[in-house]
This record gives sequence, C-alpha cells and structure tokens, in this order.
Amino acid sequence: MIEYSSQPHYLVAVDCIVFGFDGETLKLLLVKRSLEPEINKWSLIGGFVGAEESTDDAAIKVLKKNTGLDGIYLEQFKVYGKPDRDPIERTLSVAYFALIDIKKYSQQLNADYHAEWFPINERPELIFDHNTMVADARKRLRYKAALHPILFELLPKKFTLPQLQTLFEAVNDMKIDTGNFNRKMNSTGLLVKLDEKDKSSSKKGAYYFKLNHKKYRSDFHLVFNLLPNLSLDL
Amino acid sequence: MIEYSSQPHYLVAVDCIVFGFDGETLKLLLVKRSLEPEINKWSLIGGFVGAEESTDDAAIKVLKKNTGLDGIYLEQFKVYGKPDRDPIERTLSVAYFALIDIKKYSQQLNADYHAEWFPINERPELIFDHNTMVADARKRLRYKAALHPILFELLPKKFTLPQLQTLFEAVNDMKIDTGNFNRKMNSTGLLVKLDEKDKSSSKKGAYYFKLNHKKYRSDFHLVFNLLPNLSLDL
DNA sequence: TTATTAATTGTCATGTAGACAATTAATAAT
DNA sequence: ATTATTAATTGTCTACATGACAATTAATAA
Repeated sequence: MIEYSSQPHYLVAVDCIVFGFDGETLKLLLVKRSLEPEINKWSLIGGFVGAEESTDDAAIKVLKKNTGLDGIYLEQFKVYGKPDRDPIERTLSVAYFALIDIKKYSQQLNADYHAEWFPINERPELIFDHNTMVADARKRLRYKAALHPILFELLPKKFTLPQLQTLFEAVNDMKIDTGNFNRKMNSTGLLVKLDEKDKSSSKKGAYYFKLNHKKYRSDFHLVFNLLPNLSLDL
Repeated sequence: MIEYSSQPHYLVAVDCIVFGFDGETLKLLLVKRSLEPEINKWSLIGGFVGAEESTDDAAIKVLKKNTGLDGIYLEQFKVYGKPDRDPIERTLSVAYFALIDIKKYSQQLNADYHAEWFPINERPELIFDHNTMVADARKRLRYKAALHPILFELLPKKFTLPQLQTLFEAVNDMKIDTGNFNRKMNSTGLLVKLDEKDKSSSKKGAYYFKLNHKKYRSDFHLVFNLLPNLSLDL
C-alpha cells in the first residue's frame, strides 16, 4: 500500500456568505455558533467537510441544513488557509458565497437554527476571520454583478423594475438614473414583462417581470456592462 | 483542551499552473512527478502544505523550488476537493496560476528538477485532474487578461508592441488588428517607450517598451477592455 | 383633482469600437 | 540605390454605448 508518508493532515471546513435581498436592503444570514470555542457568538454558516463529500457537496449540505433550501446559487471564491486562523486546530476554510431569494427562506428554520438576517451594514462582529470573508465576498459580488446578471438570483420569481434598481443600488452603494437603467435592463433580453402589477409601493403600481431563464443561462458567461460608471475594485 | 471531536482530517496540496511566453508561444511548465503513484508521469508543479505555512506560502515555496524565482505573480483560483481525486488518500488541492517572464527562468534548475516548458497546445497528458486544472486556469487567464493588464507579467522588462500583440493573440486564439491594438495599448498609459530597438525580428526594428509600474499598480483593479470583440466564457 | 410612483422617451455630447486602408519609417540584403 | 520587410502611426467611416438630464405619459388611491 502506497502512502504519502508523514505529511500533516488538516481539518477542512466550508463557510458560506449568504446574501439576501428583501426588496429594500441587502442582507446577510448569520448563525449563533453552536460549538466551542466562541460558542454563541455570531458566525457565518459553515461546517466540516465530511469524508465522502466534495467541498461543493459540503457547502450545499450546509446551506440546506440552515435554510432548508436546495438549488441555491453558490460560488466558491476563496480558500482561507493561514495556519492559525482557527485557534483550536488548523482548519482550512473553503469560502462560498450564496445568493438567496429571501422569500423562499422559511421562517421556522430560522428559529430552529438560530439563524438570522442582518442588514449587511448593521451586522455584528463575527468570529475568527469571518469579517474578512464577508468583506471579500462583498467585493466579489460587486465585481461579478457588474459583469454578469447574477443579481437576479436574489430576486423572487416575480419582481419589478424599481426593485431591481434598488438591488443594484444596494449592492453598489450608488444612485442610478432610472431611465438609463430601465433602458439597459430591457435591452438585455433577460426580462419578460408580466400582466400583473405590484401595487404595494405605489398608486400606479409597477409591472412584474420574470427572468427569461433560457436567455439567462445562455448569456450568463458573456461580459455585460450592467453598472453605470463601471469602476471596480477587487 | 477543546477539540473538534472526531472530524476527518485530510492532506492539503497546492498545484501551480505556470504560464510562460517566449515571444511566440504560450507555454506551460511541467515536471516529472517524483513520487508514487504515477511516478515519472508529467504533472503540474505542486506540493503538500506544511504545518507552519499558509497555502499562499506553500505555493510561493513550490514555485521557488521549481524555478528558483521569487516575486512571481500568483493567484489562487480554485480548490479541487472531490473525495477521490487522488487515488491514494484524500487530498485537497488549492490551485494557483502563475505568470512568469520565461527569460528569468534559469535553465539549470530545469535539469535539476526535470521541469520542462511545453507549448500549451502540445502538452502531454497529466496525472489526476491536472488536465482539468489547466483547462480551468486557461479560461481564468483569458477572462482576467481581457479585463486587467495581467499579461504584462509574462513579458520581460523590455518588450515590443509586436510581442505584446502576439501574446494577446496567443492567449485568446485570435488575430488582432495592429492599428487598433497599438492605439488601445498606447492609450492605457501603461507603456513607456524606450530609445532602444529590437532588431532581431525585422529590418526596421521595433522599439522596446517598459511597463509604467506605478500606473500598473494603481490601475490594476480597474476594469479595462483589452480585447476586441470581448466575449468570454468562464 | 391631486399626489405619487412607474415607465418610457427624447436629446445631446462624448466616447469607444472595430473594420479597413494608407502612409511613413527604418534598415538589411541585394 | 533599390527592394523587401516589418514597424508604427494615422485616417476615416460607421455604428453603437454611455450617461446626464429633462420631459412626458400613465395609472390609481386618496
């Protein structure tokens, strides 16, 4: 039997930076950590990678366990591999960011798992290097969202143009001109206008749109310019 | 003493996809693997992550050991974490791509470490999932190079416009109009024209340029459009 | 009727992009 | 001196994108 002699072995975890959008504010899903050390402190959703699963599998599992949701947009974006990032024992963490339609998230699981949504700018301090992970994930989200129509993952099946614009403004911390924004979005071919209106936030009501999934899939990898004054930092 | 109970532990490796450019062809640095299994087969440069080093440290070390070079452009781009990717024992691999000025690479180390440059399109079969890693790294390189001036990392201190164009054409597998290309490159402010000429490939000779490092550093994160007909796939 | 938000449209200046052609330049080889 | 060769720049044309800003039309609850 061949062996790799006496190389050191490490724990491997996954951590998920879960973004959500409620129509107004960009949010982050956090949990109270259930094991020592730092028990009861706020933390990203995460878990160890089991013997029979890939890191992708582990991230999917973690997300399922904490939100009850399947088929979530997940993207591995960085490994955190400093030797001392976990004070107890060396643990590498493979970080993923996830985009969730917040309305799909079932409230009772919230209670079960002590998970809670926080407005991204009013979140508590997190354990270990999780604050850094969140900052990195935000940057990556901004970057990706400027070039690919990824933010649709955060919206419910039916959404309005004002909601879409609010989302873009929240992610990028900027005001966007409505006329130009709508023109641009309509020109992507990604939107399908529905007959129904959302009258919850105005008298006139805003038409609902749904995503053209076929176009979304086929054009996802193309490079768009979805942001005015594109100037990113990553 | 707190412990994470009986979670499984794994080996963690780094693998580097090392790109080089000789003025004509995009190349890949490979080594003959020195341990079982698959000993003497071609492989990416890699190694296990030691107990006292971060994954970034490990990648730097691996590169230093195999090329003798420091200060190489290195970017972590993906973790390969399938349980069975290594037949002997579960090993996660953190993949980095590296960009090397091929002229800096010292030939004698080549012999010592059995490392060899292959034209990227005429490379041998690689072990494990290394073929996939190379394909992924190429895509990532193309993507990044279209948006950021990263390809300068592959060029020597002095380079000519024709060399630069050839490099862009090699990375992206396309012909580029010289007039438009030179206009675009000159307009970035990244180039500093030198007095000296390179007469090796023409009678007239092509002026050497060097990189404006200050501008390079300050503008690196901005999103450029360095490719005609930008249409990427990642 | 009014206030309010939605959605579209217009306009203007500016810039980029790319196809394509032409020109000027330098110099080694003949 | 002429020629062949590659380098580098420039011109031109069309098309389209961009973004600032304003104006307009629309729908409807209060």
